[in-house]
Amino acid sequence: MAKQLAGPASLVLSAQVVRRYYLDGRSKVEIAEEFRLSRFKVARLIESARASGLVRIEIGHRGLIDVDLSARLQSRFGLAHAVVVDTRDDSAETLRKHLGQVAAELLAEVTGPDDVLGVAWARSVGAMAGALPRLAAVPVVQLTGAVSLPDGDASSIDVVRDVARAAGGPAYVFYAPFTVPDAATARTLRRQREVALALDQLPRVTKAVVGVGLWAPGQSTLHDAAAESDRRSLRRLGVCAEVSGVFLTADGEPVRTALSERMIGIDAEQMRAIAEVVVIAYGLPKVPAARAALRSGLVNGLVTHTSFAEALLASA
Amino acid sequence: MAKQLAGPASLVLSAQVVRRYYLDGRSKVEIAEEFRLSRFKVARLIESARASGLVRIEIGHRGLIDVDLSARLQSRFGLAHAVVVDTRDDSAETLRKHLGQVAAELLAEVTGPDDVLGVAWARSVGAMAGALPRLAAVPVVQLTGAVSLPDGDASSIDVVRDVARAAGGPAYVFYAPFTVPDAATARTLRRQREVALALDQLPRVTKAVVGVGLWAPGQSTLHDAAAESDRRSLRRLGVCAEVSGVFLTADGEPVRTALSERMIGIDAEQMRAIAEVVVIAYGLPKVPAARAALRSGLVNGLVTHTSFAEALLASA
DNA sequence: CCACCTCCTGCTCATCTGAGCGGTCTGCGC
DNA sequence: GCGCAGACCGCTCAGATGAGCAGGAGGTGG
Repeated sequence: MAKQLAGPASLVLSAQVVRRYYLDGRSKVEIAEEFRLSRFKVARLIESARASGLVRIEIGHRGLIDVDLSARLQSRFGLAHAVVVDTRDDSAETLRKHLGQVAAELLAEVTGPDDVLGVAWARSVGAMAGALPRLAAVPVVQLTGAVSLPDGDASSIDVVRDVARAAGGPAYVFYAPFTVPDAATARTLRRQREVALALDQLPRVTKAVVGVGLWAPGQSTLHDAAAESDRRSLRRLGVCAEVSGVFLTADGEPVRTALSERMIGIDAEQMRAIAEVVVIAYGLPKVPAARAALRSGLVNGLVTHTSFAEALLASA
Repeated sequence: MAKQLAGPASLVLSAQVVRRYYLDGRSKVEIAEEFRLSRFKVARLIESARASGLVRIEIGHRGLIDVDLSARLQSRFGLAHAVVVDTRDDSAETLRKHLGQVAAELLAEVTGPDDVLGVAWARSVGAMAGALPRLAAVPVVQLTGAVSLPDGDASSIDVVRDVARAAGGPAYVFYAPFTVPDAATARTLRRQREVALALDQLPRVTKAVVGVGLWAPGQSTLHDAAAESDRRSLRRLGVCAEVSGVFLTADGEPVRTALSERMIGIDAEQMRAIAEVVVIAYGLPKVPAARAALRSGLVNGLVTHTSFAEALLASA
């Protein structure tokens, strides 16, 4: 502050001191000796240089990841992991590919030999599966049934298989739809050998990767696949978000619905029991859904893109 | 280094730690507690973040002065003062005006009540004189005679008067040309009352502001005003620069010339005795002259512009 | 399976650093 | 001339920090 008005000579002296301190890594005592100042004077010069903006410290991003935004997001929401991909908002497909790539790196990094991975059905998770490098040899568990996609994308099973192949551990996979027409069918299916084997593994799962959908047209494959009556009834219940088949209000409260009875997959309690759940989120409309997911406490990891992260921070 | 390859999670952790440390000003111990790390781990994280370029520290310039370049110049040449004006290279006139402004600020800052100022004849010094704010009440001494300018600019005497007016102390000024046709006339002039009074003050001068010229056409008013025979003979003697009438080789060695005998003004020994001599330099062709001046040890202050400073640093 | 190597971790101790305190200098009003 | 307020300066001391070292985990080749 004062430095600003103190004339060119002291300005330059400040710059010199600050350069020695920050750029050359000298101690304040050394600098004091070099410039014949007391170390206190040096300290005050550096202090006022920082206060006046003479020194600017930036946390940079080299490459795909906006580390500073990631860090702020992680702090702000108390997450175990947050990774923001610094990509221009191009097509959903490119976005998904980039997020998948980064999520794959993240998963590879945090997966240890004692983990059990859970994998949900989601296109974003599929994008991740394709990009996975070799993992530790861990079991991989399918968390939900599959929703048949209009564009015939990789099915849930293939996602889990891809992840299991990268890991080299046992794969608990099953061939079943995510939703069925009635609760009785769902109960029957759940007792089916492959399904039961996978669902029995859920309590052992330590890390999971899931997608998130907004309960609105075009923002959730589950929503789009649901009957109009279900769509309406859930909307009336205040459902805002859907995380791997778990329905949440805008505040992040899990909602038990009639539809839940007719679904094959993980429920809120089981998800809460998983130590680390990473959600891959993209597309600005889904911001409220992601916020709900983060508030719910069910997920504590997030992989997303720049504008999404900024919107999340701004809205909180 | 390692952080670059260590995956998104540790990258983000680094960013978070670094943010807390540099931006939030927390101690490493606090950060260690917050993230459940040892303080050593925190230290290493910060260290590697700096090494890998995750944190960038820049010394900024707010306003006219490029403080970092100034600091580097000052260090590099061991100067008492160096101020680089961050201005695009526009006309010599604009440049002169900006440098004069900054030099005025510098002089105002470094002038104390016990100083005696010396003022040389130069257009750049004239530009400074016009911009001077109020100074301490100190004596002001004219260092050299005047060269009549083709464009009839402010004369040397007016420069000294302007400075003296800003100071409010006594002005030791004289009306005499810088060069005369023969040595005898010079000797006579030097004994003249006003001239002698001013020259007698020279040993008392503690701070001086001078210009610098390159001994080449159009790069020194003294050169341009000299007879062709003088121009040639000085060139043959290896004269590269002219600082307030003191001639220097490219290495900064003072050169005693026949022309010196016919000049009214300060000589090399007297200039060396002045504690702080600030030279105002601009115009890229003059870079070798400025380098000679700085090497000579006669001057230990510099006010110049960005490209000039960069050229000086590059050439050294 | 073991020996070896390298990387990573956290310790000690000497040094550095920050917060707060009192002394001094300076400008200003009376 | 005198007294005061505010800025500036350098001290002390407790706590923070860095350099170097030893122990241990994990990977590799014999």
